[in-house]
Amino acid sequence: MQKITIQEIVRISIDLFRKQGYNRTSMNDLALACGLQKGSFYHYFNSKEALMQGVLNTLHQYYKNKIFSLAYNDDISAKARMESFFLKQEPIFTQDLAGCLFGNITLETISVEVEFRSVIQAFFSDWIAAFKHIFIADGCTDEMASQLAKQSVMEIEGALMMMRVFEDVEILRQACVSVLKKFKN
Amino acid sequence: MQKITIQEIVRISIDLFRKQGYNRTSMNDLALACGLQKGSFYHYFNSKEALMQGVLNTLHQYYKNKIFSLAYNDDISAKARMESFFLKQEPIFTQDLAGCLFGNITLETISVEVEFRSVIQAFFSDWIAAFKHIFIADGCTDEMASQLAKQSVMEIEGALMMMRVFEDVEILRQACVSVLKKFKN
Amino acid sequence: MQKITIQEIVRISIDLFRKQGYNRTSMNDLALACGLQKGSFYHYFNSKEALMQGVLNTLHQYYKNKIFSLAYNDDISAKARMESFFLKQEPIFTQDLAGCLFGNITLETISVEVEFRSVIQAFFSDWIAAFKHIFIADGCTDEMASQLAKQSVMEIEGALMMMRVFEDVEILRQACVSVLKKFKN
Amino acid sequence: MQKITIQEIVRISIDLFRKQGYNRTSMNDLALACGLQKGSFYHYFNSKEALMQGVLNTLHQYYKNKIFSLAYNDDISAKARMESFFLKQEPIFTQDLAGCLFGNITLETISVEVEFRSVIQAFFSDWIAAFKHIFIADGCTDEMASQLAKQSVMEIEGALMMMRVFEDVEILRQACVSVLKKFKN
DNA sequence: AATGAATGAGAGTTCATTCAT
DNA sequence: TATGAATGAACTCTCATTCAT
Repeated sequence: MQKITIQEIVRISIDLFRKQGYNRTSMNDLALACGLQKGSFYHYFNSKEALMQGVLNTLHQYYKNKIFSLAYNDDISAKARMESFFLKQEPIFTQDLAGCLFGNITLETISVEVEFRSVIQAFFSDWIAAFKHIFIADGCTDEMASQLAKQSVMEIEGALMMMRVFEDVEILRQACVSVLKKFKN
Repeated sequence: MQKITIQEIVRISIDLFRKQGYNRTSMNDLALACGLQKGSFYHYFNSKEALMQGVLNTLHQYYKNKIFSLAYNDDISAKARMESFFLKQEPIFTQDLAGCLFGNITLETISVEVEFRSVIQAFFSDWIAAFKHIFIADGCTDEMASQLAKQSVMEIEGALMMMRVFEDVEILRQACVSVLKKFKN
Repeated sequence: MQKITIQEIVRISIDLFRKQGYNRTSMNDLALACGLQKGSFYHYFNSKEALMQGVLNTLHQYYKNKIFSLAYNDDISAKARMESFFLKQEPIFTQDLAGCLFGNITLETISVEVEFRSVIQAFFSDWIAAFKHIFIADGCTDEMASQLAKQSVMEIEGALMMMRVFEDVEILRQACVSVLKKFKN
Repeated sequence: MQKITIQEIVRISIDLFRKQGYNRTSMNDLALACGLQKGSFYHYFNSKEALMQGVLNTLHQYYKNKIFSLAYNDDISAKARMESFFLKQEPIFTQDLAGCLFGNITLETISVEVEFRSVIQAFFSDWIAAFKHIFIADGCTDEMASQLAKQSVMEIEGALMMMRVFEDVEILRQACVSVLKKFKN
């Protein structure tokens, strides 16, 4: 009798929040997109904030397990890891030209919806840590790797913004190329 | 009997929209911050969208006149121009740790509030053009300058995001340093 | 497989309704307090109104059998009967400082939830009748006994209200003392 | 352009809350009874709780100024004062057979809506103090007057309950008569 | 008998906007 | 121009109830 699973709800919510933002997306929007009535939606998440927390946590876990983890595959070269990383990441970020949910939600909410800050920080810390690990594998010093990792994340997030502004996925791809140029080997 | 000028309203609205985002900021918030009643506010702007258009246009003009223009001061070196650019920009972006209104509004609204897209594109195009002009002055080819300009804007916008995530203005400063390293002279 | 008996549900419901009132107490509150899910609750009572009817009837019967009946124990003196009455009544009314369910529900619902009126009337009629019987046993005329009985019930209900207002069970006790002073013997 | 005054809103709210109780009366009910839309109602009171606070405070003041004050008119006899008190009070309490708002709201909310407790306590304290003053004027000791005052309030509140249960205003009148019998002169 | 999912109505509240004064 | 009142839609969320499993 269950019309939908929690996982599907989360996936649909990711899509909507990513495209429309947190405040523009109403519980009704979300419910209808899930084929549910507004009221039924509260069976799964008992507040909009709780839903968003669920969404952010789920997405964070997904990145850790499926994407950031690629950085720690010491079987292949540093650069190859970064390439596999980008390969995995690209379709997610370019879909609907909606970019990165974490990035979007950060700029929309971080000064005002304090509840999400810790997940957001954790997400970006893990992302930077993953990149740092790759750069160390490429032979960088700890200090240097740290800096390059942060720079790379920023370039990608900046590129995602420009990608959305100019509706051109090529911008993201070039940013990835640019990051790959930072490698020695 | 006029309590406030349009310019002041715009300035106050910039602050609020930058911190709280477009959808979280209500007309009431804005009116009160301007010392007006909700009703009076509509004498100055007859819709929220119109206000936002005004805000974005005004800010765009301000940047063109006061900041992007620094790029075209051919009296000083390319690098010095970039430094003066950053000097002017920093206090604006770091205030309240709220970053760049255009960046914030982009990630919040661009997929859904189409009306703002053209100003946003114009703003970023002009920014990139200004940077490109500087890099050409530094001796880059047109192609190279174009690429470096885009990269620099992206790095700065990415840095602003990280600055807000980790509540650390140093992140922005380092990004500026990093951009300055791109100069040959 | 039955998790709970109807009697237990009724007892728990009495507690909740007495403390929180009819409208503030949701079916969910009741179900959870009974260790059931909302859905399961409807196996025992198929509407909130039906539950309340059950609760009021059960409580009415309980009073008739266990408390009002004390008035008809012609083996002991009138005053002694009244004392035994109060002794039985006090712990019920003072528990959680929540007073008398019938009194509470009366003032909350009687003008608007007509369905409960007849049980409420029956309850108070029986209470007054019991007191009247005691006062007749004390030697009062029928008329006089009637009046004293009504007065006594009113004083007690009034005292329960003040007890709740000032959070002081002593108020109820004094009202009982005051009623006992009405006895000749 | 104003459709209604705050005073009228309060008066209408008193009526509705008294008859239907706090939780059964929706903001929509109240707005419509005032000839307003739900949304417009928030122009006058910005929450249901705030409205209720306003209602209770206004009513408390009204009683202090118009009714309790009668107790302090030392020009006439104590008993005459009590009679004038009852005369003023009766039409209020018997209207719609809805009794005393403070009494009703007490039994419905006091264990659960803590916000109203202090006004409720103040109201009943003032009422008792007024009665006490009358009984002292009748020649009672302080102690005795105190007790009689409390008893009288309880009897009246108890009588109001029975009045509503049996839909008979005569019950209130008899309670008043009974209170008047407590006077020596 | 128990459950968890679904529902639709309605709760309290906020919002952008309009308009008479 | 300024205001305060009014509006209706939309928002988040709760509720009593139903029903397939």
